[in-house]
Amino acid sequence: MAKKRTLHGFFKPAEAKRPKIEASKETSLHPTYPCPVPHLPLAIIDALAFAPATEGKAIDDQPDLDLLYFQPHIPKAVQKDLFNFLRQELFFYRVQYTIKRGPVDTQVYTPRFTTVFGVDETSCFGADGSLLDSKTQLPIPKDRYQCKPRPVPECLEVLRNITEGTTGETFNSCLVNYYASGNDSISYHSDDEQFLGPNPTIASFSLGAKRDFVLKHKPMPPLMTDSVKPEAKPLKIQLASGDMILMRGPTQANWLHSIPKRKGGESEKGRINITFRKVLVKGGTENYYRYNVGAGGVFRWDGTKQKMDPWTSEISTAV
DNA sequence: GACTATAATAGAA
DNA sequence: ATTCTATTATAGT
Repeated sequence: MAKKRTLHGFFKPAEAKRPKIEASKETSLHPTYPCPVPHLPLAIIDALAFAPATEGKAIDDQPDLDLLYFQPHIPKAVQKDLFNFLRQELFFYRVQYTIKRGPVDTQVYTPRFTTVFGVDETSCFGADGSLLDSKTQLPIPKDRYQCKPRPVPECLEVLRNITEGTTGETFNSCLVNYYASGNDSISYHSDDEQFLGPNPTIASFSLGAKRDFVLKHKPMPPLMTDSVKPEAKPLKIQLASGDMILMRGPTQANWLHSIPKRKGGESEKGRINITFRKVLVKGGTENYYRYNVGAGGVFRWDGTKQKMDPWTSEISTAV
């Protein structure tokens, strides 16, 4: 029955209801996944055909800096649905490890949720999901990896293909971070590992809450005089849902970046970050799986509690 | 502008 | 690629 229009309701424009997203019955499955990952709903795939939503804008007006900023890249119409889908359907880890702080070993609880997919250029996944040597296309030696590389699930594969299209680059690796609140962060670092090669291109998507992304030049050698030294000012970019920032060229070799802890406002809500990279050698695969999957338990989003919760397969299979 | 509370930043371990 | 502490910046009154 049609809803009665009150006088007030007549003048107020009808609420633009977002059509309900029809879940796909298809899933990505793999022995290394703790659970199946549903395929991206068709409505989301259709809307993603309009990506990039804007042209990338170059940010290269500082020494050794080469960014391309899509503000946004993901069309507005699907930002929320894509965020909700990925938070709901992906599985995450809260990796623990130890570092030496001065003389003492301290236990670190990575201040964000992480997960990783993909494998370096030396290997690839066959049609049956098994690992093959990239050159020979034959099964890899059993001892090539200590970790268990996971194929990129279809839902992220869609994004990867779009990203390759808009950047002209190729990627074989996908890292996903979930910052549950302003208390989650990543401190200053560069993605300058050897296993990415000398001038790696990294595509980084933001979904959900706005967070500050800050960059600063690495300390310069005190050789040149101030008069010759080009100045590099710290840079702060407020990343919003759907934004994509492409970092390329000399950026990683010369700049540090971080997502600092923040209080109040939107930072208290969840944010997903998805990065695509090209990992060249086996060592990179081992590194990423160690620091983004680790050995601990699985976390999944609990829509009722509105938080990430420890998860075991019994939870979903319990009668 | 001063005073206070809270947030952001920088340095050390 | 973290956390603690000290210092500095910012916002509110």
